Amino acid sequence: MKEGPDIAQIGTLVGDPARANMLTALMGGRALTATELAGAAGVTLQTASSHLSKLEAGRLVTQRKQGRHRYFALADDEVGLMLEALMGFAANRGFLRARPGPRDPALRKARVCYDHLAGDFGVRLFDRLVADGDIETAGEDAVLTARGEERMTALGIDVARLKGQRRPVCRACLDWSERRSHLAGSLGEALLARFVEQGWARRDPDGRAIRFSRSGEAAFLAMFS
Amino acid sequence: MKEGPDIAQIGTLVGDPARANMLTALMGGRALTATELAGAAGVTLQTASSHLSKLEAGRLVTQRKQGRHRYFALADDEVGLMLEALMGFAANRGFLRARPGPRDPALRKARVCYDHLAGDFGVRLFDRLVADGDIETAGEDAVLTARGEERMTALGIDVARLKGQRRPVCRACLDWSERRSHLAGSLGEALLARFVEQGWARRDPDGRAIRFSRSGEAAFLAMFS
DNA sequence: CCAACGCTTCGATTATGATCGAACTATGAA
DNA sequence: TTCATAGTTCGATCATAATCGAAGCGTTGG
Repeated sequence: MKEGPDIAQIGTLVGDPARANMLTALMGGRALTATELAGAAGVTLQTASSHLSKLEAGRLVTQRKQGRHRYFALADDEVGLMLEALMGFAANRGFLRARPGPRDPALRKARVCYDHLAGDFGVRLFDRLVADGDIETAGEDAVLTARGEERMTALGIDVARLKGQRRPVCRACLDWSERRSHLAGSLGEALLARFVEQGWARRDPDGRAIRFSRSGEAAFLAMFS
Repeated sequence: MKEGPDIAQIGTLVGDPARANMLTALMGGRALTATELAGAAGVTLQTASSHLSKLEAGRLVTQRKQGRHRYFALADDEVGLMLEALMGFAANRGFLRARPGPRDPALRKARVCYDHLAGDFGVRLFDRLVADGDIETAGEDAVLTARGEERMTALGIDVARLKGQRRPVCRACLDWSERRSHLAGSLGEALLARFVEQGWARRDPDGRAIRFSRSGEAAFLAMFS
């Protein structure tokens, strides 16, 4: 009867506090068990299970069985981008969950956005790559140039492998704290993994923050700032 | 207790079908009265009034009194961008309100996104301006180059006036039907207004579609395609 | 001033869905 | 086998909020 896509269904899915908490927790990029998600949402296991089946029916999350655990994760990076966009809008309007806590500055500095680097550092990285002509942007799509391919290879990233995957290599993702783009896509994921692998940074065991070591931060800034 | 922005509140606001319908109707760019919005949402006036006050409290819409009417409109283009992003996600996932009707192709070809041109034509326009170096994009932000400023002036647009406004001149907006960017911001608005003014196109009186005249379409395509 | 109109507010009803206890299934360990 | 853990399903309860009738308020037009 009405024209256009149905945004109400997604709104409903995201609109419940328990589900929103779960989705936010899953933005940490790790696959979590139902029990962990119940804890994150502050509800019992039964309730969480009910929410998870709704999220799964709406194809916002997927589950993967492993032994007697079921690990849940965001269905794909589209979901991550959408959530980050919503967070950006919310943050911008002052819809904050509570007053910004002590962890907040760390989050704004560097955090994981589903599977790639976000926050101040994420934006710096993106800006630098664009400025150096390593990637070219056209709206939300972005492509890795020949020059960028060289640079990534020099950093120890297997570009050919990334290209073989179904998901796009480069993607611009709107950063909610910086209100500018940072790098998503399989390259975004690979870069973050590389930083961790090199010992530049490690992921906060619970939460989305990324902690750079002293030397790692210096190396990162020297290279991308 | 939890970190980050609260996406649940926005989800709740968008998640009610009646409110979603109203917001979609307001994406048409026109300010609508409470009665019109009630009709669009398929609810009574009282119910609509209740929804509108919630939307207003959430700063998604603003009202403006005029005589004994109250005109409602989206609060600003941030809201429009957010809604378009949600629609893109929804459309992409097959969350359609019904099976695409006969109006759908017209919408995909050219429609209004709050106040600027979207759909195939909107994306063509954007791509062309980028390709010609009239605007430069960096993520969601975009700037009008000196070259672009000349071109816009030649088209009869008062660029100085646009720059004087508070809202950004150029902005990339993710198009839900094309899944690429089109041009938002005050320039996007001004361009659409200019097309209408020149008689190239006119806005569907009810609905979001934009109908190009035969000659208008030819002129548009010659210039931007 | 009165009547019509546009809209909001109030109040009552109703429907939806979030929640959790309890029972059930499945996997793994002893 | 038995027990423990992880999770789902069922059912009942409960709270929220969507809905609309009726009344109230402000504006316009006669």
